[in-house]
Amino acid sequence: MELLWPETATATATATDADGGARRGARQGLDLDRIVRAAVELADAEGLAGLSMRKVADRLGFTTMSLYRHVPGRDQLVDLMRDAVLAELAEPPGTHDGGRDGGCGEDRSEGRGGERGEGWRGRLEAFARQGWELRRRHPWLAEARGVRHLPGPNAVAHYERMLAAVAGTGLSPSEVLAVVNLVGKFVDAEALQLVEAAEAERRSGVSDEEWWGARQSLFERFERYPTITRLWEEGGYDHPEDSFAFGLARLLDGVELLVRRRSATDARDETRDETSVCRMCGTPVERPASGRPRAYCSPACRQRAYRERRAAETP
Amino acid sequence: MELLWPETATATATATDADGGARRGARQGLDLDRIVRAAVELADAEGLAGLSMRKVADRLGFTTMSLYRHVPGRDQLVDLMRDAVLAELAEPPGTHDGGRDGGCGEDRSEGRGGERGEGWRGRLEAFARQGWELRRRHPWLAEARGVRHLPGPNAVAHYERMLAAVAGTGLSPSEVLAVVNLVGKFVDAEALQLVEAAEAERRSGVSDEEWWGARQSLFERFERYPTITRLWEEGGYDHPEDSFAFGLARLLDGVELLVRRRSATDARDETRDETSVCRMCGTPVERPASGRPRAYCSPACRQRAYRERRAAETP
DNA sequence: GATTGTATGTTTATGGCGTACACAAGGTGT
DNA sequence: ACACCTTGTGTACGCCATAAACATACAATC
Repeated sequence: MELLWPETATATATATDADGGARRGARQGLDLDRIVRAAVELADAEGLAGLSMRKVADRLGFTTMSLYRHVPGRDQLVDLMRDAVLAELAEPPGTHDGGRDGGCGEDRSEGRGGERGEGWRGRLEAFARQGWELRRRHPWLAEARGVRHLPGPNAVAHYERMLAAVAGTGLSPSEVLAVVNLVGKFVDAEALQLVEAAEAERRSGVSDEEWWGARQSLFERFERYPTITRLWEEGGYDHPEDSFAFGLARLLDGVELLVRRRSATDARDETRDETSVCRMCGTPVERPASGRPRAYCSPACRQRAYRERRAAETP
Repeated sequence: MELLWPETATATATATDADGGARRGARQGLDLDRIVRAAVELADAEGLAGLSMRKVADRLGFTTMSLYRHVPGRDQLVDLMRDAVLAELAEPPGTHDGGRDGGCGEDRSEGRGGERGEGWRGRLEAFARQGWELRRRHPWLAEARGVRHLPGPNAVAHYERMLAAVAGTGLSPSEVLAVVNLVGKFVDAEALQLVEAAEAERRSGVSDEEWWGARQSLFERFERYPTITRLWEEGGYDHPEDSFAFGLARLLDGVELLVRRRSATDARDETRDETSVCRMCGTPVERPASGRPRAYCSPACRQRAYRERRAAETP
């Protein structure tokens, strides 16, 4: 706890406190940072199951118990590892000014639709892909997930950024939270599937194709199942969809539909986002070369939006 | 492997073979079924992490090693447990005739949209909820998931049923697989979150509220994050959405949009499903008391569908 | 300079886990 | 009656996390 949040409160006292209070007398070989780094390397290579205090200590050339002078236990070490790694996606490209005021003040321009940049969907998708990339670098992150793990500063910062991305959609607070949690859980689930395959492969030394190939006899029993058989024969397993991209697209489509339904219900001012999909039905609509961007994909949808608006006004 | 698929091929030889080939000479106290049942009970109570060969053996009044006469190892035991438990959702209510021809022959009436019963969405949702209920009864199922675990007969049967539910939507084979995998993964992820909370609570003896309450000081640092703070103050955390219901709705919405887009593109005959949502935009539409059910929620959407159809015909 | 305190690293020990191996016992085939 | 084969047992090994006592080295203090 105190390790994750090392008392950044009083910014003035840090310089004196850190020097005067900490350095007493020590051989100074080990270090929390070194331990965490070594543990991350080890987990990257062998997965979270392959992470043991012994191995971390060995890798550093110390005894097992020496680690316990710097870290309370394995669980807390994993907590620290997670937050250390989560720092990689802190303020990655830009759109933020100084990092001081993370959310960029939605609560000021929040006329229930204040949007900017590429729209909430683009941002949320970017965050999801970012998280996905991170989990490809550090697969054990997916295994280390779970409630009750207290979030570190970097985790909270990322959470804040994701929330800010969908906070301007007009969804209710609880819905905003649900959306962010949903996307986060999806990324984790997808990563978990990947890491489990990799883990199994590493542990058994057999590639996925070989393993399933060796169980060919199992597939022969599937002839009793007509749908599986048909999908197999039609090549559904030969050219599978990209699981992550497919799932994320469906997920965001579903969220977008909710957003659109909400705004169709309680919307008044139509100065909403500038996404390039029809506000009514979600099909993509190309921007005209010049002039005001089209809001609907067709007059039909414009008409339908008008009807719904009028219906909402006079209940 | 042979334990999961006990050679059901030659149905005639089972009676003689089972008696003549197997029973040789034994004290006959233990039994694979008893072991699996005891293990399931134990895992239900203590989670998969609390499942050990010793405890299973103790519960049965045998020594640890006696189990290894019937089961190769812990992992295979878990495989057996999963399939044993998955039997609970085998052919639950009906809609199947004899189980012989599982999918009910979509491939015959599959004029690329042959639908029946309550529609694919209702069926898929029912399966998801069924899986969710199962995981509430046996939380360790979520922990035991993972690739490379070879599926048992019950798992395959359930998989077949889910595939059959979405096979008639006109999606491509790979898309059908992706949809089913996506929904399955969602259920698992949701269950995993639940079981992790329960596990943490059981292990530490502290309820979730207490635990987070004890870390109130952590929340005080969140004031630097404007969006989190605002959502907190607006009560988003006080009345959270039902995570499973919310996520499932978004997911199915997203899938439904894909289905609708596909059928809007390559459809010719409009004898499609009888779901009660607008074919164009997905908003619910109530059935009229008498007469032909309405296909669109408004003339606007009907018009839009017509335009798209015509556009697709003359490229 | 000697003393004391403390941060740090080591040693040893405990209890749990999965499971390999050798052995004991009892029923079944010949 | 004999051998065999199935089943259950006892012991042992190596791994894991970590508690407790011990050893060391430096800083501050007397």
